[in-house]
Amino acid sequence: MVLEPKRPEAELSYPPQPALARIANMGIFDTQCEGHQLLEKIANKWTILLVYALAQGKKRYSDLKQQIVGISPKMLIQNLRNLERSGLIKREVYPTVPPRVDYSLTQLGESLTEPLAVLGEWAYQHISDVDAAIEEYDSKPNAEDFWHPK
Amino acid sequence: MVLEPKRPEAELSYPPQPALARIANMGIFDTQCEGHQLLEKIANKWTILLVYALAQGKKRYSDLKQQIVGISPKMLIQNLRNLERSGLIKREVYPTVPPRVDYSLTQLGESLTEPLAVLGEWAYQHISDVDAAIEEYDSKPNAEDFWHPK
DNA sequence: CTGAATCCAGGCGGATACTG
DNA sequence: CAGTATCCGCCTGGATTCAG
Repeated sequence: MVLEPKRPEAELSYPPQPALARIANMGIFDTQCEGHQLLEKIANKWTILLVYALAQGKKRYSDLKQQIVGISPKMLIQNLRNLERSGLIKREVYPTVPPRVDYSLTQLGESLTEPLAVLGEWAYQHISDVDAAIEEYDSKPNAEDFWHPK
Repeated sequence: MVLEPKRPEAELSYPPQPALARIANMGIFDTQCEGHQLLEKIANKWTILLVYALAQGKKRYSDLKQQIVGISPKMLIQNLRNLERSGLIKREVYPTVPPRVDYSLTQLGESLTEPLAVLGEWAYQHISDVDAAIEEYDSKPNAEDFWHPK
């Protein structure tokens, strides 16, 4: 028996709710929900980096491999394929020798750059905050609040 | 020898560049860069769901476990700890019996809700697009472009 | 109720060598 | 150049059981 992925019912209420309320309504907390699964696809390290890289324009396989430091050919091609399959990037092959393959964002892929840019900016701007928090957390030997797991 | 994580040099140019350009400058493509590592932390399935859930307000451990369908206690506590350590959420223990623990977003955590909401909304709005792309990709037996790996 | 501890399978992901 | 194929360690993450 195959379980069909659940589709959220697009019941938009008026006046429009804030984003977080809408998200809560879309069943995102359920693994079977398509929204959840899509989010899982794009909230992935390599995916994000690839979209960032391709947002700068059409690039060749070797360009991507060079720009994304430390990615293995396996992960690179695997994620490129997934993104192509999902319609986020386009793959163009030129019948030359040696072969040449260009990757670029589709319109759908372009539409994802902005949300991901916002996320990346948040990270960029809060590096020191998180650093400080971690340092403090690690410094205190777990005391002070009544109980904390050993 | 321990490699110190790289800090991006905050060389902001004027006029301000679009977000994607700034991100490219922050060394995000380098695994050793702190920005990269932070992004990796927050671009995680469970992290995102936890922030969504806690954006609705303070919640108990059991509430979270119930809301986030299918999460195991191990993953739940593991991610809660990570987020607490990073300063994104606060953990409050009440010395009652049975014990009661509340989790809530810190101010830092609150600041992350908006970027994540944007991302979730993108997913919500493009489910059908991605679905269609996948269906088309799978339907065509790899023909038509001059060459495609077997 | 809020976790901790343990076991274990599956898959992520790196390294390497090879091909058209 | 643009991948493919294989091997394999390791870590994620689920299931289960136990404890304060």
